[in-house]
Amino acid sequence: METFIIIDGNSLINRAFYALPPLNGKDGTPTQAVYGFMTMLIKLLDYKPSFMAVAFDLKAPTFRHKEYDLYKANRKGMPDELAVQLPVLKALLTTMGIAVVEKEGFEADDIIGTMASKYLGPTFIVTGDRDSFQLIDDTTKVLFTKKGITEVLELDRSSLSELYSLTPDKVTLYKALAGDSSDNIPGVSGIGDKTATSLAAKYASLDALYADIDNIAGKLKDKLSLGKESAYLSLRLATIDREVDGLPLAENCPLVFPFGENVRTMFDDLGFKSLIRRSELFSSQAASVQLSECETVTLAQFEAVVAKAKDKVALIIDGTGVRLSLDGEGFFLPIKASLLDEGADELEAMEAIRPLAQGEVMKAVFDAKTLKKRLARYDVALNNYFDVELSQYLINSSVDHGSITAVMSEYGLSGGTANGLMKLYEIMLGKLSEFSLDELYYKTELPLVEVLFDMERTGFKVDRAALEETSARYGAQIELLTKEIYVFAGHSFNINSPKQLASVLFEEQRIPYPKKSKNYSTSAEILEPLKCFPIVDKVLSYRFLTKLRSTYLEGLKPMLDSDNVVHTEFKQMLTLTGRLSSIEPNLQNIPMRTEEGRRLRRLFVPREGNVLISADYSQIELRLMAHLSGDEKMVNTYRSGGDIHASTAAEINDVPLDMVTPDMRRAAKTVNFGIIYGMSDFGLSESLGISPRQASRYIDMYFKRFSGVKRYLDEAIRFAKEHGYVETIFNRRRYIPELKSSSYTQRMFGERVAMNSPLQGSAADIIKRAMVAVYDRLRGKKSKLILQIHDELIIDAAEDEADEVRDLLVECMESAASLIVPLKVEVGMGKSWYDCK
DNA sequence: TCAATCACG
DNA sequence: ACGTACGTGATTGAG
Repeated sequence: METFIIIDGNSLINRAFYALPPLNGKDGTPTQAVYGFMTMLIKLLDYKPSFMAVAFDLKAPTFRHKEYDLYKANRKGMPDELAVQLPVLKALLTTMGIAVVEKEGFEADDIIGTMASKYLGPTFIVTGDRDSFQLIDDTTKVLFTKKGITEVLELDRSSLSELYSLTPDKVTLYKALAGDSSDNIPGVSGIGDKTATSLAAKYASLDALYADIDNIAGKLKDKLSLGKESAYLSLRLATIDREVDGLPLAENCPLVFPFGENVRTMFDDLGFKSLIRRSELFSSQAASVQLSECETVTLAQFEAVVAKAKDKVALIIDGTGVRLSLDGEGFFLPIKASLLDEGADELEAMEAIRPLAQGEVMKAVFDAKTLKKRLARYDVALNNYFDVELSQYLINSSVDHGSITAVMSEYGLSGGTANGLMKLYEIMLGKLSEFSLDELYYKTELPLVEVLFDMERTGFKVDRAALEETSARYGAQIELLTKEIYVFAGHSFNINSPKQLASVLFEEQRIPYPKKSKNYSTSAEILEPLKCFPIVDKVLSYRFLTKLRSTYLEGLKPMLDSDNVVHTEFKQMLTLTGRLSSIEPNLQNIPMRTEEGRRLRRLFVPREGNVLISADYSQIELRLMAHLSGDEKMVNTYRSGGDIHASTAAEINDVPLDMVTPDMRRAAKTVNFGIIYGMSDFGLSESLGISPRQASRYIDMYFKRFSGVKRYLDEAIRFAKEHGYVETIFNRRRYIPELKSSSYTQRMFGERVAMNSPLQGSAADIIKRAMVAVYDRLRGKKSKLILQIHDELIIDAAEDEADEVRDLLVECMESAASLIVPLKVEVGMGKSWYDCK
């Protein structure tokens, strides 16, 4: 007989929603409930159903007002994140060809009751609602969802009586008496599970029970008499209607499986990667990559394969060996880890690769910079490559691109390494042009791989002796401070522990905590105003010195190579905005803002006979704001070489330019930062130390005077809300799913991101273009680009090239983009980084 | 592993 | 009524 499965849609989507952590689809809408529902549904396919339907509640609205319905829905406990997923689920089911059944005025239960009763073959009801137990009969079973979404309990007559001591026809009687708080069925007050079960066993119906009421003993009789009305109400509520008119027959709800290509597409949009990977679910085989065809080869065979490569290959080298995809075929050359292993020696393998790596054949690779480093150990270069990971980062910086498998699943593919990588390469070519990212990729990001590789390899020279000396000096000072702090405290403790420090300062020493009693913070922001307490002053000095010593002196020491050079690693595919990041060590946060800290830059020196040249963009993000917004005042200021902070001060204080005081200019500078960050009155008030009210007045005045800026920022948010992303002047995208969040805080964050990312990202695009240009111009010279700090480039320049290199550096940076305002670069040279001012 | 803190643009 | 400026990384203590 053919099996029919009918699902309680509301019950299941609820379960799924609460069982899973939040997930989001491509456009940011929450999807975890739909995902959980699908996982469940796919599990049900094990029952090999011929017919399937999903029933939903559709109650008649009590009031006409929409607000009231929403209020009701919320009170019922359906959060917005879940509510928005209901239509998504229904649309998906429809696409899958699964019947969605609903009828105004009826609950899913009634639809299920009717359809299950009418279908005479084997039937499974899937729900988390116990009411459904009354529908169990010889052909109908309930699949009761337990905790989570994966476990179901299969209930038929016998297991129902075993577990609940009930027969299906007594379920309503039981509920009439015991009630069900989760379903708002009151039952009879004072009667619980035990009593209800025994009464349900004894009586055929509620009528029979009340007919026999006089034969029931004392207290129970009173309870039953008192609760009679409630019992009958409960009975009505618990009884499922099996006579709903106008519903489809199960036979008219055939399940078509496997699913079609359009279902795969919908899964893709919803971000259901793990489901897309399950190729057995889909009828089309087109998207699965043949990867079984990977032949393990000997060194000699591998060399023969390499010799055949003409047009393009995909190349992967990892710890286990070398993988190659060529003309749809996969080859694997194992590299032996020990002398006993099978396979080639690593050196031999690299030699075998050399002609391919250095030759004209296009190599699709994954993370080219890492591969270049690996090859470089054997003095093998890599030319003519396409970095699949890098292209995926440009297409969407916020999804996982850390492995070939991760990227493959992003495109609904599963399977093999080298052949899979080749497939991805072809996909990426299309995607780059689809997103207009060809120029950014081919002219900037891809060439930058080589630039960064060279910068990392070159490194930054450190004055080791001075480092040791400074560290020792700091050590002595720290020791002294530690002792003094212990004396003030009256005992020793771990000053580095915020917890211990807070207890010493705010409890033992009774230093008044300046904020409304929350968790104690010992941040500089809090401690700074308390410097009049000597112990606090000492603690601040201690913090400052230990920070510098442990991070920039002791932390740096073990990273020096035998020539006292540090080789930072630049992460090119990490940030959401397009900036680089620098790690191990981070050379992008060497102290600058305080003179004491800045002196550490004396430790960073040029190589023998060289000089350092540093050039930084002046206010590049504000200039980009002028460019992108076209704001008349801003553009004029930059075109005429004016002082933007002073002119901002004049505007927001409504005074002539020559009446602007240094304080006014300082405040205006902060306001300008605020503009770049997507300011809030709160944020501005915090950083200016004024009231949010006053800050809000500044902001209003700013937007009044710089109305072009206001217009632009509003438009950025509008665009982001419409398209789900923002982009830079070179089309780099950042998706902003936070804009669709149900959380106000998250949405506001999304808006700030929409305002900030085009600025920060465009600045990143521009300096990257400058780096590629500079690297190009330095070819054949001794001078080397060694560091980028977001808006600054540092070159370790040969003395005899210094002036020429300085000029070309400035020229490359200033011409890296043509904006409607000039790009200005400030440059300095010196015998240490500190001296480049 | 996470939070707190603080270094940079 | 609530939580709030953008993007990063390293060190430390505590679970």
